[in-house]
Amino acid sequence: MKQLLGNLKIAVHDKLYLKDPESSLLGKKIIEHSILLIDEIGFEGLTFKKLGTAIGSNESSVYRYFENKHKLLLYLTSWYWGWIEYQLVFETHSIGDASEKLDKAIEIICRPIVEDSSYAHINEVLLNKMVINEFSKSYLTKEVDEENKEGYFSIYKRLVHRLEEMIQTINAEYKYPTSLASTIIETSLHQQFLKDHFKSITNCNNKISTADFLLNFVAKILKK
Amino acid sequence: MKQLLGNLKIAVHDKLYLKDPESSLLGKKIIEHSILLIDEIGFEGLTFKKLGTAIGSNESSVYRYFENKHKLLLYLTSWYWGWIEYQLVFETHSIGDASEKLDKAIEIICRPIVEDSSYAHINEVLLNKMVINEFSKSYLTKEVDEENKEGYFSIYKRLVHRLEEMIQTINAEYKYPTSLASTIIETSLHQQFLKDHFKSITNCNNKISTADFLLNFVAKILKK
DNA sequence: CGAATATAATAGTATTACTATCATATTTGA
DNA sequence: TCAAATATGATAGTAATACTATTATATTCG
Repeated sequence: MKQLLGNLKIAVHDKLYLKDPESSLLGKKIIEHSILLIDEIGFEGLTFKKLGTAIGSNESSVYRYFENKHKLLLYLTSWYWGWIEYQLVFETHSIGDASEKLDKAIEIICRPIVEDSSYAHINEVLLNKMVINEFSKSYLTKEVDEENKEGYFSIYKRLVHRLEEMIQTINAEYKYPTSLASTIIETSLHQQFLKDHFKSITNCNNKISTADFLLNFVAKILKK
Repeated sequence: MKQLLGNLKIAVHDKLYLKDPESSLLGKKIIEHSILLIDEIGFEGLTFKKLGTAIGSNESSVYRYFENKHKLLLYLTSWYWGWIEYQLVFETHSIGDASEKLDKAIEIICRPIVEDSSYAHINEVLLNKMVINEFSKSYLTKEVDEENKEGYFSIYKRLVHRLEEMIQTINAEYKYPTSLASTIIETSLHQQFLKDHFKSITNCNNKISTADFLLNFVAKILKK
C-alpha cells in the first residue's frame, strides 16, 4: 500500500479550496491541525480563529486557503473517500471472484484505520473518526443540491458506484444494487458511531465488527 | 388512528424544555413555526430571533420555552419518534405473525406521512422532512454521551428495541438483531434523503419505495 | 381586586464569521 | 542579484448570533 500510494496525490475537487493546501507547508499545517482540532472540540466548536492559533498563525491565513469551514469539511471528507477509494481499487483489483471482491471492499471500508505514512500531515485514524461524526453534516444542508451539481460529492458517489458494480456482478437480478451499495457505506459509519455512543442499539463491539455484520448481511441479500 | 390518538399527549423528556410548549398557545405556536421555519431555511439558518418574529413575538419569549435551538431540535425529533412509536404499537398490536408484524412496522416507518389532525399545531409532513434532514445532527455532537445519559434519546432507542424484538421473534438465531433494527431506521431516513438529493446512488424513487427495498432486504436476512 | 404569572420590549455582551487593509517576509525569475 | 511578485502575518472593522438581564405590560387566578 505504502509503495503504491507513495507519490499519489488524492485528487479533491479544486473548487473546495481557494489555494491548494497541498501546495505549501502552511496549507498542510491547516489540514493537519484541522483534523486534530475537530477531534478535540468537534466541528461545531471549530473556528478559523482557533485553527489559526493552532497552526501558529492567524485567521486570515486560513481564510486564504478555505472560504469557510463548510468547504474545509467537504475537502477533508472528500480526501477521506478518495483515500478509501484508492485502497479499494488497488486491493480488490486482482481479485477475480466477485463475491470475494465485495467482501474485501467491505473489509476495507470497515476495517480499523492504520496510519498511512504516505501522507505525513494527515492522521487517518482521527480523520476516520471525523468522517463518522461529521460526514452527514457535509450534505445535510440547504445547499446540498447546488453543491452536488458542482461535483463536491463525486468521489463519495463514485465509491458507491464501485460497490454497486460488484453487487451487480454477483447477482444481476437483485433489484436494489445502488441502494444496497449506499446502505453499506452509510451503515459502516452509523454502526461505528453506535458502537461508540449508543451501545444498546447495536451488536457491534470489540468482538463483533461492523464488517461482520455487513458481510453476513450482504451474503444473505445477494444469495440466489 | 385519529380516534386512538385523539387525546394522547406524546411524552417528550421534560428536561428538553424549560416550560412545556404544549401547556400554552404561545408554546404551540413556537412548535408550529419552528417546523415551518426549519423547512424554509434549514436548521442551521434558524435563530430564535427569526422564530420570535414568526410567532409574532420576540426572542425572549422563545427562550422561556427552550434553552437553545439544539434542545428544540431534540424536542421535535423526540416528538416525531414518539408519534411513530404510537402508530407502530397500535397498528401492529393485533398482528399475530411476527414476520407480518415486522413488515407492518417497516411500512409505518417508511410510509409517506399523512397529517394527523390530533395535533393541529404540528405539520407531520414537514416534521418528517425535518427528521430526514436534521435528526443526525441531534446526536452527532460532542455532548452526545451526556445527553444520552440524561435520556434524551430514549424514545428513539425504544423504537429500535421494538423492532429488535420483532426480529428476534422471527429468527432467534440471527446474530445481529439490534444492528439490523437500528439499520432499518437509519436506512429509511437515509434512502429517503438520497431519493430527494442524490438520485444516482439509490434505487428508491416514485415507483420503488424505501419500504420495498427494506422489506426485501429484511425478508432475505431473516430467512432461515 | 390584588398578587402572581406570562409575555413583550429593550438593552447589552461576548463570540462568530467573515472582509479589508497594510506591513513584512520569502520566493522567483529576468 | 535585485526588483517584482507572491505569501504570510497582524490589525481593524462589521453584521449577525446566541445568549443574559432588566423592566414594563398584560393576563389569570385565588
